[in-house]
Amino acid sequence: MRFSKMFIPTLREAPADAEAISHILMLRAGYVRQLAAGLYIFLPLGLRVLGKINAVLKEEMEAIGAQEISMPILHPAEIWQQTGRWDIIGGEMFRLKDRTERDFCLGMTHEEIMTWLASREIRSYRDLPQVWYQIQTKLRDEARPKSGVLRTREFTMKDSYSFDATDEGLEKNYQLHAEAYHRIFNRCGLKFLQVESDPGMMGGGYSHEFMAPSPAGEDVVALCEGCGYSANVELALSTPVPNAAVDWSYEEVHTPDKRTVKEVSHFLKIDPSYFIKSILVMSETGPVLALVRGDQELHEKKLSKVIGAHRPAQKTEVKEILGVEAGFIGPMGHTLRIIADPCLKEGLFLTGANKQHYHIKGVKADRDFTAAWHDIHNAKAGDLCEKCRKPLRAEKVIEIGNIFKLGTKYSSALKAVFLDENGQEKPIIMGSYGIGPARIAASAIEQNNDKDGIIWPRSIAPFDLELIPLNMNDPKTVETAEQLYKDLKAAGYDVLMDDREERAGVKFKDADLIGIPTQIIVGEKTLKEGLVEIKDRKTKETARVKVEEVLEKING
RNA sequence: CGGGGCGUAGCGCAGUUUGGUAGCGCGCACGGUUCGGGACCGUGAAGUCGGAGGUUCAAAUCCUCUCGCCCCGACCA
Repeated sequence: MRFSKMFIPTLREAPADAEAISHILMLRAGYVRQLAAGLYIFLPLGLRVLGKINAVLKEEMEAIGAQEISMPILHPAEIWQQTGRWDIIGGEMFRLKDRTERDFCLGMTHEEIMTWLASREIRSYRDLPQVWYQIQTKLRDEARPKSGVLRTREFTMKDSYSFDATDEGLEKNYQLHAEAYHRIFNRCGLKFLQVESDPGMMGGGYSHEFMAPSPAGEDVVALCEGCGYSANVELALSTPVPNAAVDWSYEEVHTPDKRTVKEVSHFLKIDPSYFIKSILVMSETGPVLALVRGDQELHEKKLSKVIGAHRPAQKTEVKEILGVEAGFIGPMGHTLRIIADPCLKEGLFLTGANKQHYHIKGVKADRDFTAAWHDIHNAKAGDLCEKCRKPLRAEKVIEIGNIFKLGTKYSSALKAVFLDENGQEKPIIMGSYGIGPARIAASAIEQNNDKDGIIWPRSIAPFDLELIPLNMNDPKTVETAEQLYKDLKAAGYDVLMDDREERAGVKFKDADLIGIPTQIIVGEKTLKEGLVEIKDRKTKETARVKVEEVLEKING
């Protein structure tokens, strides 16, 4: 491809409303343009990158026996109503009516439609297993689109679905996908982690996420260097570092107007890790008191798993229910439901006295209060691994893929059943598996860039080589570049030749910004010695080679 | 949905406090000189100041409403 013929609108300055590095660089290097919040146009370079990624996805999916199909993105409401998600999912689903007022939605994922197809076509265990996939547009009315192409309202996803007769079959397809995902992300040049995750709305019981470490990430994972345990902090188990034992007797302490852990801690000169933080929340079945250690934070999602949907109590509710102002609450002497974090089980603590302006020192679990014990604190760096007791590390990550064991949630709802060897009717056992190509591209940029621009991993770069004739007015330069262009293309390389009538500096700057991994520089002076330069975008190392040896050098 | 910020030429911004002829840099067009890390000189085109309403002799500037975009949080197949 000739640069002069390709639409590559590079920008000298970054648009003001871009923050994430990948977002800034994709805009500056002419890969994407924004249409509206969460809606992006992929320009020629950007589309080439997606094409490369999709090619890897297809190869690896075919390699595990998945078959490509294509599903509509406009879905009749009935199917979503049958699985219940029409009502469960809120504003995130785009809904519309056709001219006869029939309800439709735009597909945010395709479990329903895939299962519908299976329900119509699969009859016997002999038809199983099946693995179907597509690379298809999804639409979600995101509450907050952000970070360029990392969180958008319209995006493509490689989604595959496995259909099995047995749990063993599902396990096999799940593992095959996990392995394929490892190959895919490795081939795309990403650093990534596989972590345990929360299945959330997908239902089913078991899932993993694939995460690319990056400061632009929205998720946080907890990692153990010791045993390799890794999980999304939404469900990561951890033990806060135990504090040294103290020898307190049960006594009331006067703490005038000291309400927060910080205030009381400062006032009494006692570390927050000796505090019990009591948080009143309102669940659907009534008020619940949640207890975490003073230096820990309550994790709403973990608590939800125990008590269901809930919200923090208002100040007036605290007063009404506990008879004391927030800030002086303690777990002693209440009859309401108490959920406590296990790190409070051992040792003596300080907590509110249920009396204005007083706290109590020397509170002991099971003696002074009773509670149901559940891990409800937010796992954080420095906590100890639940499995091996080594300190955990926390890392910000971009979710680039996920795999779910769905079980029979969708097949049961949509009556996707088969007859087994004994003529018994059974629901198909399903799994679903997603990867976001645009997130792979953005993650690759997040992980591979420098002050000059993008440094693409070879496998997903828009071109293999950028050929840069510096002076288009020098006939020898042009002649040499044209010959190299022909030869390299004939050898199977994707080559971008910067044939523009631009100064050398402009071409260098644009080449670095665009980030094609290898540059071949044809300069007037070096050419007089029969040489051109081959420059590595990442290391900036330059090798001078004879013109006739370029192909050999590139191949090597 | 809550909190914060920002909408002025294609991009980056100044001008708004204190109302009085709409500016700068980059980019773009043309001419010339340059030509290995975003050249220089000259000339020029380009803006409903996000939109609507109001106050005023006069509004980018003050008031009201509204739309959009970004960030933090909530939410998130």
